[in-house]
Amino acid sequence: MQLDQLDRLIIGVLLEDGRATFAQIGDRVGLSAPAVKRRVDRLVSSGAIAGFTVRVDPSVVGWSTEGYVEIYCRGSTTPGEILKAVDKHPEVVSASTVTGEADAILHILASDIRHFEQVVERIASEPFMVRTKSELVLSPLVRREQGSLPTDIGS
Amino acid sequence: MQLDQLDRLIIGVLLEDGRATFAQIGDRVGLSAPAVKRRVDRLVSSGAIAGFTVRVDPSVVGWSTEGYVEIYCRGSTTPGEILKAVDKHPEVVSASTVTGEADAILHILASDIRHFEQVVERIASEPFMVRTKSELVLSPLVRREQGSLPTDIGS
DNA sequence: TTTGAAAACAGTAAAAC
DNA sequence: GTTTTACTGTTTTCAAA
Repeated sequence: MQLDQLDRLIIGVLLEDGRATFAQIGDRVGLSAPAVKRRVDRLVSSGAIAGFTVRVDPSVVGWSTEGYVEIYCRGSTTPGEILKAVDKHPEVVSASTVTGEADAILHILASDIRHFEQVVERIASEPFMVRTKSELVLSPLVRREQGSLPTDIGS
Repeated sequence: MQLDQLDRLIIGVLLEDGRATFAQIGDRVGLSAPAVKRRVDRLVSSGAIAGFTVRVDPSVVGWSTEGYVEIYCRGSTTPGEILKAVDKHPEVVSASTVTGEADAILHILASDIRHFEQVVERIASEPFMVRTKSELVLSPLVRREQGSLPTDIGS
């Protein structure tokens, strides 16, 4: 889907406050509430907006252990196989294939170190896995997970 | 702040749908709308809920280049110094000090490779920096950034 | 303390243009 | 795209568990 400037402005406002009313958004982007609603509905149904959530500090809610795991796979492994293997674990909050030595990097949230180890072991036991390299998070410094838009439209 | 089971259930619903009405949340957790509102207000003012946002695919909105950057610092570098250096870049969506060889790992969103390189170079030019190691994302496989709660309460 | 019910208020959604 | 209007959700008050 193609976004115009107004769509980008609306998304910018919603990134800051996902519960902003259509009238509040309209005030900031120069549109009436119904016009904003129609655009938001269109952005949601087209998939440009995947959904709405709440921002919660993982540790507050019980995810007190966090880490990044680089995975190294057999040469023949496809991204689809990696996806299938990691997607079944809710503890894997993100996974991407990457350039460099590793084939993919996973971001994992667990309730404690034992839990973290269990998840990594279950992933490491996949047939295509060669080895894993874990880096446990000591202290989270920045956690924005997308706070703004390129060129800072929308702030 | 201490969360009870109802707070956790409410957060679980809001993680799935950050724009759920108080009545909808109430139906799922067994509370009236005003009771839910009071709890959500308390969770927000206590900071347990940091805010509400929209889930957007970064590439849809113009962040088409993504990568992880491991940074290696002088032995005397504090987490505070790293935070100060990376927090000024809106492209850094997360940063954490980690175990292992690297001192910290950054997650960066940029509009293109040139932009990505500029951000890494600006960070690499900090006085305490020894070296950086970048891994560019090829394909994002999983992007949940926190979809559930430990023990899967709230689903 | 925290909850539920009711009422006043504000926002949403579907018409109209 | 805006305006209007009926409807739904929010927010406050107050009484009760």
